[in-house]
Amino acid sequence: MHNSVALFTKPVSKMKNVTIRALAKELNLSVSTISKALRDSYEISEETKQRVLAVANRLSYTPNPYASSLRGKKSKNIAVVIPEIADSFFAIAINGIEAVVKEKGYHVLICLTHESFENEKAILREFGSGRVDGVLMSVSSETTSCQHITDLIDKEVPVVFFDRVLEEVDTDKIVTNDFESGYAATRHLIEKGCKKIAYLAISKSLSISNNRMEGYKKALADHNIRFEASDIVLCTNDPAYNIDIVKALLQQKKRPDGIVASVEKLTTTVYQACNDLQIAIPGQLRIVCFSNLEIATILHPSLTTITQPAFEMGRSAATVLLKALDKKNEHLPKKQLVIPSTLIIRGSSSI
Amino acid sequence: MHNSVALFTKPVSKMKNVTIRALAKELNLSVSTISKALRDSYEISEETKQRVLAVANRLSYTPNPYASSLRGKKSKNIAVVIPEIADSFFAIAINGIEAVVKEKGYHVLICLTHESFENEKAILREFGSGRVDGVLMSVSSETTSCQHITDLIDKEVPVVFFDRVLEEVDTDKIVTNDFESGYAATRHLIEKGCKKIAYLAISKSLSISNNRMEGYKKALADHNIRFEASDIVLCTNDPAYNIDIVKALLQQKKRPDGIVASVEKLTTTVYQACNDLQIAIPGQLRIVCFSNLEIATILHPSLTTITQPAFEMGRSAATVLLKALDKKNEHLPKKQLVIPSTLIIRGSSSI
DNA sequence: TGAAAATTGTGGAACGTTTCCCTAATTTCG
DNA sequence: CGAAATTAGGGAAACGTTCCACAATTTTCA
Repeated sequence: MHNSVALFTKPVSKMKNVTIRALAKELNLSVSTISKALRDSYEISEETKQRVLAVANRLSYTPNPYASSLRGKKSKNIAVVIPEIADSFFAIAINGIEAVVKEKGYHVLICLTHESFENEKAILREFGSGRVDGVLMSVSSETTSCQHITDLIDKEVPVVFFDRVLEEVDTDKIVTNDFESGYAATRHLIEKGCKKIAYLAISKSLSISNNRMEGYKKALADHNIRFEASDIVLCTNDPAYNIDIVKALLQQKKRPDGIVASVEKLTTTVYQACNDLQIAIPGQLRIVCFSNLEIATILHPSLTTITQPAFEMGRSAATVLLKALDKKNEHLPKKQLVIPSTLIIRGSSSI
Repeated sequence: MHNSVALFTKPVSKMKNVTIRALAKELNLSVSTISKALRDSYEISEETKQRVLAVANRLSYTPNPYASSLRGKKSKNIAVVIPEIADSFFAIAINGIEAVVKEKGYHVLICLTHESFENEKAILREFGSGRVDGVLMSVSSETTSCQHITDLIDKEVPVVFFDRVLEEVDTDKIVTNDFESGYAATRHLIEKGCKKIAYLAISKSLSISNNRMEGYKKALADHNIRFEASDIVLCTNDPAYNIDIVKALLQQKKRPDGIVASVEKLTTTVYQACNDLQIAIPGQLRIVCFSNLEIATILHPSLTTITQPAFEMGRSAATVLLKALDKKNEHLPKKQLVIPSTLIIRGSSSI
């Protein structure tokens, strides 16, 4: 069973479960020696290491991840908990995350909350027992409390927020400059002559939505434009409903001449509404949208965007998490990292 | 340690590792009884089950997934191996997959090949040792051989293809009607009066690209239009390069009056090229693109698409995989499921 | 009434690694 | 030269769960 004759009669590909024990028998060494050799321990001679490695390769040994995890309390999995995946920002952020973690041999578990607080809680609860070593997350639009998150952190599972954070949780956060971006978008519209600017929000509680809105308000104030509560429009998860809301907004007697849309998915809504209502962009309405859509350039008119550094945010978040996993012993101070977004001016806001 | 006094002095949230053994001590029952009670075994009385459940809840016990996996050879993880994630088709397909598998308590591991064959091999190799129970995959554009996949299947890890398949592997496949869609797209352009139609491909080997192309060729033949090899343009992964290729195509003396673009990411390229070259769509060039972009409707002109049933394909693939995992004993016959795409006619091809 | 069957539970061996603690042989060095 | 240190490796106990093989009690029913 463990010599070359057996190998000959039984094709390698059909051999189930090449374990450390199998290698040990093959080499006439002890299990612990094999284990140490594979982990490059100083207790094993160079020669033995080579022999072990050779046989391991020949039998295409791959360590059983569950045995390792059970023993070592390390799963080599990290979770990415996000509201949805069909959104450029998150898709690109995942690319950034993946680039970093696969370097270190970690795997990425994707968990979708679909903007539901209940889902989010259920997902995190499951992570209490070691399925993942750490969590990267952007909270759902319904999330206002943080018990479920602090519970997880208490169980020594590090959590790093990116983009949508919960201020009150003391952990690492990677965000973009939402306030400044909201300000920049609004100021840009004002400079282009807008007198009445609407802000499309998607949540009353979300940090990003509120920070962007505060920037918007500040820009109005700084330019002596009176803020009107009715210019803040709360959109939903339902595109069909959103389009009705936006149309209603644009059909008021005194309708806005500028719009700041706080998330990518509102792009279609706004353009569609303008199309339906025959409103000219930017002639009658100027638009800036927070968006990472590559396709912004070929919209008609091309879309002025606040483009978030999605890839870098994902990469940074992953880097910070891996660092936390590394030296878990010494609890380093938590910090917030801000990576700035860029205002890219295109046709929807100017000429 | 195991009575209520201890609980009182030591807050629950700080208690590390609530194991089955801890529950056993707390309840004065054996470990195996607890295990069976939690799994709702018929060998345990209703009353005992209730008691166990109550304590498990109170101590917020969550089973250690690694112990279960090690013992039971089941990880409750499935892998989704895809070329990229910043693509509507894959993003939506993941939604479909997730909807199905989370129902059954499985988790989704996302693995990106970035269209590289080497990456794909490395990823599948790792799965040989049980990290995942099954694999859902769409092969990279470089993949032409299947050894790495059959190796995995030989190790009893079921693999289900979706969208981009390898015909020669005997396993379940979920595809869309690529040939017919290519045919329909091309026929539509012909009916609109196109005389010279170009086909933009992204791989010489990919099943989807070739099947769509065969449909294109057949449509030409059926309508007595001579096929010219120079009308097939092979695009790459590099957008900047692609735009040069497409521009070159459109600057020929005898330039095409129709384009069938075989994948979503070529949309931007084509529109951009037309924009730069001042070519009117659909006046001078009619376009059909294989795409799931929600934003197709607000392009200018709106984009005629072949829209794939991304969500359904993901859902079906996951369903088939879970079925294979269920009754792994009896090897059921492998089949191919075809879910049709839809031609949605919009402004880029008509009027 | 008494043996078989059902009910409800217990003990302990796996699963494959890792690591703490040994041992035996060899080397070092005062 | 002899004690200590170094080198190379082995034994066995975890990690937390599941499940097979029993055991003790109660019920069934011919």
